[in-house]
Amino acid sequence: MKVLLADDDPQMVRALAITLRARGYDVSTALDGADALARAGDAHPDIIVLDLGMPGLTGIEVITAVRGWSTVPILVISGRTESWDKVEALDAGADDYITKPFVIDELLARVRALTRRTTPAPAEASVVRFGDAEVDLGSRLVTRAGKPVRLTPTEWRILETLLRHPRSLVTRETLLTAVWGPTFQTDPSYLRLYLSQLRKKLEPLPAEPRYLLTEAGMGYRFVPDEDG
Amino acid sequence: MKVLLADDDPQMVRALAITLRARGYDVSTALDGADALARAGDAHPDIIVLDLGMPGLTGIEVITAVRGWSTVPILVISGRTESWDKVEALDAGADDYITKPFVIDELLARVRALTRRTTPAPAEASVVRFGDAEVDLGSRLVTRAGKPVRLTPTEWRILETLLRHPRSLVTRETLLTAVWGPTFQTDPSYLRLYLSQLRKKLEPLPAEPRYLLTEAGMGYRFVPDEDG
DNA sequence: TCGCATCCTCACGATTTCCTCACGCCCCCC
DNA sequence: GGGGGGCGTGAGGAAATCGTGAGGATGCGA
Repeated sequence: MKVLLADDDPQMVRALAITLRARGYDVSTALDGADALARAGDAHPDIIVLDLGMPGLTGIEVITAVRGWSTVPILVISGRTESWDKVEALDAGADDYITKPFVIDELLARVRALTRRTTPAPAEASVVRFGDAEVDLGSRLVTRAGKPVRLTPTEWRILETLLRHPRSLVTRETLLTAVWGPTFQTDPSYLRLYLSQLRKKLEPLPAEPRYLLTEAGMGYRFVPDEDG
Repeated sequence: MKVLLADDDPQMVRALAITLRARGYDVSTALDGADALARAGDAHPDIIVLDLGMPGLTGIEVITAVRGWSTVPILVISGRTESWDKVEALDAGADDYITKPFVIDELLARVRALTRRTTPAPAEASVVRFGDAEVDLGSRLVTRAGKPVRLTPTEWRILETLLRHPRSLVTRETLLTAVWGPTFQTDPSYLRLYLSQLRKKLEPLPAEPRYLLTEAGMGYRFVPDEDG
């Protein structure tokens, strides 16, 4: 479980990071708003713990920007106790708001509550099969003809994004945003590379894709078996 | 949006119910734990606002019981401010915890935050059918007699523009702007080309268009089936 | 420090798409 | 019947996009 910790107080960051790591969380940190936004894009946290009072971008701006492309839970920490501040942050897209000073146990409980909701119970056994490949979106396990297939993190993100929108066209921009966050700037030519890799690993005939199709000029599309 | 309001203080219930109803919520109420549990089962609320200090079943027991069969968001209201109480409720399955006294605006903002997350904007399922063709404007999927039809980006943009304005005339200028932006300069003669392609791919008799009609000298018009 | 996996750039041939050109058709008006 | 404007459609080259191999850059653990 990855936590992005964004706070401009180094002491606070250190204390929280130690506590969270002791609980088994994978913690990355940001010390200002712009940094937080960048890391939210490339670190793919499962939850963001965000201090509103950071230099640079305001907390509200960070929330709005992240909400533009992600639904990751955001827990706001703030010294401001006015209800107006809470309303503003929550309506901007934050999921919870806790005021300083706070008890660490409460913060941890709220983090658990938020992450519990977004990590669906194993009930959602979302397994996608196509050809002789089998992809478990829950456990992130990929097999082909029963044998495990190794995917790199980037390959996985692209495959996951496509598989979660079956039959639907996924634009290049959507894929790039899903993998590199809203701040991709370079030429998206390397998307082709990863699709090529995925086909090589999963398509029966990589040269003639049946499932991971290209829509020239637009993007890609995953077409399940039953759709001919 | 249905709210189940569970609190043993009639005055509080009345005040909250009035406020929530004024905001357009459909409010049902319960005055003790057993009642809350029963209504949670049969009223299918979109969110439960639960006071911990009710007679009968404890709030924790209500939460645990509800979580046995439902993932409906639960917002806890409590007079207890100890972090231990919060941790207990949150870990039992509550999604948020707010202490009395609270500002009503904050409560409303938290209700919005919780319901927002569980009602993801339904993927605009706007499907247009005509003849044996079917166009899904959301997923950009076009099929004919069940088989997928490949459209080029330009073809798609023109088709989409026409389909989003059924029955109304779409001028050449509108189409050109939709596809090439406001800075088209060359002769718009190639519009004919793309309409020709679209008819070939989608019209039963491309030579005698029934759905993608030409308005000589002006533009084009999409006429759905039921309009003769 | 080394080896390894991953990410990304670059380059080139293959494929797809875009757009021009040309020609024939239909309709309307003279 | 003739002429003209607008339209539909086939052919084909230019341009953009795509697939893929080779290899450098980077980060990380041994």
